[in-house]
Amino acid sequence: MRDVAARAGVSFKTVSRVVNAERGVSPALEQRVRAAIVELGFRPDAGARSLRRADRRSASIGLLLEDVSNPFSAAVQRAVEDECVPRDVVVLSASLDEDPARERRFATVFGARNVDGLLIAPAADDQSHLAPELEAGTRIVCLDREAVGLPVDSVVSTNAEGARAAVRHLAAHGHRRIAFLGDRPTIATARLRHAGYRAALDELGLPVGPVVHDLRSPADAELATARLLEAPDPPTAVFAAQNLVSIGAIRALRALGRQHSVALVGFDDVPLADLLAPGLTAVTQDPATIGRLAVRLLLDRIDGHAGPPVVHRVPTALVARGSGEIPAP
Amino acid sequence: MRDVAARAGVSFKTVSRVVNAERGVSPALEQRVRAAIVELGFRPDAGARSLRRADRRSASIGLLLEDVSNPFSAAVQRAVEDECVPRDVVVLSASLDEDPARERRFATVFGARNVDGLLIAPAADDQSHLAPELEAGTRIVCLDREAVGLPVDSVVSTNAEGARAAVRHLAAHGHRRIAFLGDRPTIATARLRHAGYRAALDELGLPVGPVVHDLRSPADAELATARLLEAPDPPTAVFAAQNLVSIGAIRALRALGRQHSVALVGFDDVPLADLLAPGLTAVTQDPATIGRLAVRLLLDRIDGHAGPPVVHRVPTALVARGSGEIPAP
DNA sequence: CTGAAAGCGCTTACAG
DNA sequence: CTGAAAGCGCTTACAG
Repeated sequence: MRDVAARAGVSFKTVSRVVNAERGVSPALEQRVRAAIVELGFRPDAGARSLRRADRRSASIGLLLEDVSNPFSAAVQRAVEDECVPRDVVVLSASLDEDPARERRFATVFGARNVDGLLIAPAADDQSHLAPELEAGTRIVCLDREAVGLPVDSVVSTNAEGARAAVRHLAAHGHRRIAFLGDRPTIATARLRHAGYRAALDELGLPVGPVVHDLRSPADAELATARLLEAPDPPTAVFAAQNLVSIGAIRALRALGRQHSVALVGFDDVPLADLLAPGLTAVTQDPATIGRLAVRLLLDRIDGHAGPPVVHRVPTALVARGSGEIPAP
Repeated sequence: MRDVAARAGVSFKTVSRVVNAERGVSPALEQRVRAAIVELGFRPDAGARSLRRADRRSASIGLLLEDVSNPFSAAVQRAVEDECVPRDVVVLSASLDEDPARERRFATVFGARNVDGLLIAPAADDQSHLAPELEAGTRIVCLDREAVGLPVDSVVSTNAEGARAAVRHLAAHGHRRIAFLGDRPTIATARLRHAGYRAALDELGLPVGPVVHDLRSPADAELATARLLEAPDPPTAVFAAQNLVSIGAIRALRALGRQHSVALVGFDDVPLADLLAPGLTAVTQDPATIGRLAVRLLLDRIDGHAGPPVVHRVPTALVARGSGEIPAP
């Protein structure tokens, strides 16, 4: 900036004015400054600017997702990016892998980078560890799972309602023995989906079918599904409460040649679900809407929007593609 | 830092020493400083540090991908992140959407953020616009597509070789009329895959089958495939030179009921390819290896590694799953 | 409309 | 082993 000023024959404060499009610079000077900027290839230093600004804003946010390489997280990230780009806000991202320690670590790391806000898909059971960040002025919004122990906005899917819809759909096709396959119940969404499953069965007066928790991979789910189907009194329908679980269930049904006789509804979509045979009936979430809503809430908070924390619930949708419409025998 | 120093009753330089683990601080003082840091919840400011450091390093890199929400880019991103986390390097990412203007823009934006390096899956035909960044000391590595007009390292798949393998595979199953479906030939990888297709046909003495370029979406590819198959003298096999094109081709074959009679090999994998019927035979790339290699090259360069630019070629693999083994009629 | 001074939170270079 | 001074590239607050 000093070099540009020297070249243009003005004070470096005038260069600052031009760079920041402050008014009150004569056209002649502005012309000279712009020419010097181009000649010298000058780029203002965003870090130095942030350091000196009264509000200390950095025009950056941190995005903590479960795993940037899974389709749900990736869709969220893209939606977040699309909101940030037009506002000249950059995004730092990281994957938490369900590890609370990583949640704490990246919150600190990004905090040290002076991000204006943090968008978090929580891995920890409790977000109270983020209180210092919040107090330091970093805005926070949680997505996918509600914040616990921290007064911040959250944007989540209607997990329990979606699970209820899945079970009702299977019951409507005559099923009375419906299995539940889910991830670890320590995960809030897994818990809510299980609760929705139980609630629907209660409402319908159906027995609670076989329930398997703690399925953390397609391989786990494949094994569990195969065991259920080969046990005495097997279920006639399966509710797979997570997308990796759905994939494992599909593999097991295929391996046993039962994909056209045992009904299956998944929670959360899988890629190319419509090209499978049968197509996978799924309760789909809307990661793009979740991401967009969450980042808008965050940017509003950064812009000074006050008010008590809110929880936004983004509706799920049941998409029938074949596997969920297989009738009970 | 001043507050911590006051609290610990030392100069703030001593606090700096403790924070940076510089040696030469007496254990007693270090103890007091650490206590003060905890009590005050002090976090060093990464921006201010970077500003003052002699080397101006920020321990951050920028990652410019085609689209963070597509599986290839997402896998690259995850691999990059996994290399950066243990080194305390943060990653800024952005999607280019095949738009050269976005490539220029994000390079500038991230440059202003003072990233130490830029990892780019090029969208532009030519990277010479990045020369100023390079001159300013920002290290650059290109991935997926080779850098053009810029002396930097690149990490790419063996595109032409992979395409040749696909065509040879189809020919080995008796096909003599093999169609090529591809994306815009302005894209280097699309060009190379087409070249590989042509080369294989030449080697085998086979005629050049119907060729369709400029397919930019599954819908485009579906339409093109349907047209080819309904035209007189249709191909008996299809080489889909990109994953979205493969998806469109699969849809068209399904719609016409030809998925078990027309052979198909795709370039780049699609999710759940093995669960389709028939399974999709594909020339798979290795995005995790590409990402890992590229970021390691970049971090090495940032650490001062000199030497002429290198091009790394990561091998593709042909994975037979059914669709490519359908014999010619 | 323009500029000189101070200072953001740190590291550097130097002195004791 | 410890600290006082200078300064990174900017914005702020103020003076003319």
